[in-house]
Amino acid sequence: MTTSGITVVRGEQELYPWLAHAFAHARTEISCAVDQLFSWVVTRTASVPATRFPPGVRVRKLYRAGLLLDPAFAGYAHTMADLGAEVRVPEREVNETVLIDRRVAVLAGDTAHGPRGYSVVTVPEVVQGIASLFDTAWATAAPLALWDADRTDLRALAPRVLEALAAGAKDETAARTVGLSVRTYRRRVAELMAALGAETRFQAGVRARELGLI
Amino acid sequence: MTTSGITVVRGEQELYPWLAHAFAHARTEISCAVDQLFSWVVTRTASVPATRFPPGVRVRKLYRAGLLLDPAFAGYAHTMADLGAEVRVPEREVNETVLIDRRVAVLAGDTAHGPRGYSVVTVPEVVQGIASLFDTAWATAAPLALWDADRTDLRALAPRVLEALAAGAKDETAARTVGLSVRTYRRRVAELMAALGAETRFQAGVRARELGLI
DNA sequence: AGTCCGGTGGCAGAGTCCTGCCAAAGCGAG
DNA sequence: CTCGCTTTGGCAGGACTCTGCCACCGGACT
Repeated sequence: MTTSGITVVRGEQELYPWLAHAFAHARTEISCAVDQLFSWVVTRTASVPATRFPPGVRVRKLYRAGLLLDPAFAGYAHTMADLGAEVRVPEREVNETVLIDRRVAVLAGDTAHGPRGYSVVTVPEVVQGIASLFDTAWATAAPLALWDADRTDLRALAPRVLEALAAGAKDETAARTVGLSVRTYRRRVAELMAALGAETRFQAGVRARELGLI
Repeated sequence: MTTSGITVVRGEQELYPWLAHAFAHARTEISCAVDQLFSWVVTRTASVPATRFPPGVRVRKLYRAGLLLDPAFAGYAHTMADLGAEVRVPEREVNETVLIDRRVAVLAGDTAHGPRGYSVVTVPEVVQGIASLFDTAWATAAPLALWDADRTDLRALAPRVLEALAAGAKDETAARTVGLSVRTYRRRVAELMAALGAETRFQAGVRARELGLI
């Protein structure tokens, strides 16, 4: 791995140790956008510090809404908040991104072809551009506390609703098994779709699956 | 890895070299059930022999219908057939399975928690039971040639239909972009759902995603 | 020519899903 | 208890999806 320019890393084996080191030595800022459950699972060991983040370092986390429907991830998000991180939830989905001290940026590629590619960028202009994009996403995102204030019930029901949906059940029977009226069940589904940023149920299925909620 | 009993292997790194070796030394039979695009991508290097399978070895492949909607995979399936493998398509989805010489069975676990677990079984009774289950699945499955005889058009359209669905488009607009009438577009979606074994569009979304078609 | 046949597209009716509206029920504050 | 707020569930109407039916078209075969 070089120390300037752009380096592409394939797969996580190489990236994560390096990331852990970078996290540990950050001086002013760590900003992350997390988009998929998978990357969190892999990252957690590297990115959960034992103690609070040092006061000089601003830690910002952007967690895609759908992810917080996973109870375990929601717990993780709150742990991060407790440790001193600012956690926000963007409206739209965001590309997986890591920013450190406004000097290094890591962008994740798609997972379509083999191991995921990660571009590590140290070119100042590019990093600045990425940082600015991150900032706008950050600005329009809602603080965690605000976001999940009125979604506690949804989070409680989401797993069962998702299960029913994934089973291919009709609303009628699904509502009965979940123990809701059809009207309320559909309300939950609508909220779920909103949280997943989906406009059709097909899309919701795709999103739910790619977030690992099913 | 032991030579008898049941061994659980986590992740593919350890399994695939071993599998390749086992494939190369099979004496009478290699039977595989493939359920997910992912495992194929990882396996292909190990399991595509340069030449035809040796005549004494019966090679049976059970490929989940949805997988064949992926053009690359369909090509792979035909390559296998050309090399002398019997390829069939089951009605229902099957658990990822490998059987070698009726003496060793490999069963894949779920991918939910971290790296996928693979159980390598050499207990004769268990292997026999697994083999018998495989045989029934095999018996009810349709030969590849028969299956995709009348599905060539679907395979050609599937990517674009899936794309439209994933974009959250309504049938009206989706049909127009794909260049079909609404009626025919819905026919395609219905066929797609049948191929994916889905009863609702949500389910189809989940399946399509987990097969890596989106 | 005629006939058959697979695919297409329109139409209709049924089934399913979505959502605004409103009354009823729960629930905490005053 | 009463008020106000939130959630629930029923209802209705509309939007969307699904599918059977049938007419139409183009190609193959006799």
